[in-house]
Amino acid sequence: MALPSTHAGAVTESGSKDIPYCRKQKSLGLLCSNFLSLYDHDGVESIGLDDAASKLGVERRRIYDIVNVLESVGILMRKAKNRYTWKGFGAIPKALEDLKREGLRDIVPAADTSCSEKISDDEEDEMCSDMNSLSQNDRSDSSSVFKRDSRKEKSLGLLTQNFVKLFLCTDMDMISLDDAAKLLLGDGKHTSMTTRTKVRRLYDIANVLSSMKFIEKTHHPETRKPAFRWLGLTGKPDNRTDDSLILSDSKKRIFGTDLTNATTKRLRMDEERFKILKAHNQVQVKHEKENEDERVTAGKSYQFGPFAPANVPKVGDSHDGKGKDVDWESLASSYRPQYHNQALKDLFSHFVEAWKSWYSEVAGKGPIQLGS
DNA sequence: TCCTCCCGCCACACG
DNA sequence: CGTGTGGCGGGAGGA
Repeated sequence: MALPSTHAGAVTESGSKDIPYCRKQKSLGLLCSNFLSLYDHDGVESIGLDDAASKLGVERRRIYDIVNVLESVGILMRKAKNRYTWKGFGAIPKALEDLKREGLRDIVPAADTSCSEKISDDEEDEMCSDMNSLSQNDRSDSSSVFKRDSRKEKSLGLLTQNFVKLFLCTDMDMISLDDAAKLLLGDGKHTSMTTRTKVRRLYDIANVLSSMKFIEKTHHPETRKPAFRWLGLTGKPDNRTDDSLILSDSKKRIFGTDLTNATTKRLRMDEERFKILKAHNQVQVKHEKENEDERVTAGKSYQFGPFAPANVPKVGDSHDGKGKDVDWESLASSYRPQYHNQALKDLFSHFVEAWKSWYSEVAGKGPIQLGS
């Protein structure tokens, strides 16, 4: 035991002695970016964890972290031991839609029918019930009252999904990790330690999601407290002014000033409201008509936002559709070259490609193969 | 100092 | 019992 094992740097090969140690270079976010750029290519459909670990020069443990959150967002799918299937960015819209539907259903008991009885489900989070089949289903747990799935209900993947659901199903558009942790911890039966641990995990998740531009770090107005804002995908196409999922003009969303009604509306989510929300330990469900979109129309109702760099061409190459309501302007304004890292720069051009192919497919409104 | 969050020990889940 | 997974939290880097 003991054995300090001064694993100080001493990386190994690449006989470069410089770069003693830089924490930034080891971040999950960067690793995620590298992972994505490494595997998002034609022909890639199977990913081996060992392969990824060695290629990315990290320990396997870290790969698990990345893979788990990527899977929870639909980009990957576990196929077998040591093996994942690459689903690609095109799978994201569907995955998020499912999450949103799931979240709304889970949080809001019986819509707004009668029965105002709030069904505070026994334990807490216990969704993830893939009613949409998918493959083999677990042994149905009829007596799911005490779902002691132990391990799984604390997984990074589930945490990621719940975290994302907070953005998709709530009318909060800015959440601090601390609040998210408390919210996701379910009923107030948590010590400061459990919260700390949860927050640590959320940091990990946030880093990965940030690297994919699903969320962005900001500061809560007034409080100055760091928080994250969702800017992943836009929501329903025909939604009235209100829609916290839309990222249009999100960049210029500043507090203190009386902007438009829409903006003000979003900001009403103040501490007071949040306090109440926490007090009831019940998330305010986003008040949208919830038209129950039965049709899949997966990608159609979503569009990638922040992935594109400022000067990206109109995607559809020569296609140049006319009815596309892509908010390129906001995308352009939301993009900012904050990366001084060559790898990330590379990654961006890479994203654009993947994105373009995906989008053209959706825009073409042609045969969108979904599911398998 | 406080905020971030990487590292890797070691428990748990199979086969 | 060996191997693949991946919770978990100490404690070091960063602002």
